[in-house]
Amino acid sequence: MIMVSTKGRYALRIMVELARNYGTLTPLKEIAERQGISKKYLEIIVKDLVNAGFVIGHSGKNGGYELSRKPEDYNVGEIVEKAEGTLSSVACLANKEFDCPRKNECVTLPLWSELDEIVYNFFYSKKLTDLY
Amino acid sequence: MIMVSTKGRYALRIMVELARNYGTLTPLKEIAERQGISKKYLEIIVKDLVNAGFVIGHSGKNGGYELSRKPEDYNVGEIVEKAEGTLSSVACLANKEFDCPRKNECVTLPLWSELDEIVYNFFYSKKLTDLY
DNA sequence: TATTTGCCTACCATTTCAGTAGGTATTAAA
DNA sequence: TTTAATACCTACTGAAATGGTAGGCAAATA
Repeated sequence: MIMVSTKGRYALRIMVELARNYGTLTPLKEIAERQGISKKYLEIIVKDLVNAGFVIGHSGKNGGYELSRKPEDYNVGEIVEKAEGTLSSVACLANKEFDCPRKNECVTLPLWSELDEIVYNFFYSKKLTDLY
Repeated sequence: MIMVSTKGRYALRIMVELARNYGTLTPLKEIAERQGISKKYLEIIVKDLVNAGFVIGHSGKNGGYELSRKPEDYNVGEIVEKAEGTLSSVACLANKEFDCPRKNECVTLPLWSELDEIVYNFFYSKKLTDLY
């Protein structure tokens, strides 16, 4: 029952790299080499981080990425949630607009709700700077 | 980041049905109708439960499935773990024999270990009979 | 102007997910 | 002894997610 894919995991590792280099621009090539991940694949992941407003990219020579906030102002939960799409652990709860017709009789739904809350609180109780 | 698929979810619902009918045999057809799930698909899932020794199947007319233990002796964790294959939430920790070469430098590994423990404890702290 | 960087579109192989289909074996009831 | 209901078995399948590659364009600086 894997829930955190490479997207969420690599996103966090990118963010930690940028946090450590806070104040300077870090090219993706550098992160890719240090983390042993293909640069092409990291491009896909960092795109989400740019769209979310977490990081800012600067093209051109001596360009690279930087955090848009101070490192201590990031929450692990928001990063994982953006990268993964949702923090929910079952399909029934993942998209809020889905209204399961069996929700009133389902004996397991309370279990999933409780799990979701625990997982959510776990991620949102951690700051990016707690990781390093 | 869905982690519990239909296998784990339906497995629990099957087990609750059998727990409620404890002392009698319940044919899969009945469970399928009551739960609104295809019988053919349930066959696949109940097979795992049979292999795990959780339930016993009886062929023939008036046959069906029954729990192999008393309802209160089942743990939610063991059921979900069998049905899903693992309770681990990241690939790095899912199969114990996999030894990640970056484990010593990985800044996120402690996070996944901690999450795994929380999820594990959550599931194993619940009994089947807590669900109904 | 050349080089380095981000950014964009498209493609792809593999695995997992969520089933379906069709049959055989077993057992109890009629 | 037949018939009906049940479990059990193998195989197949379409769709989506996963985990990437490939190739090029745009921007910015040395």
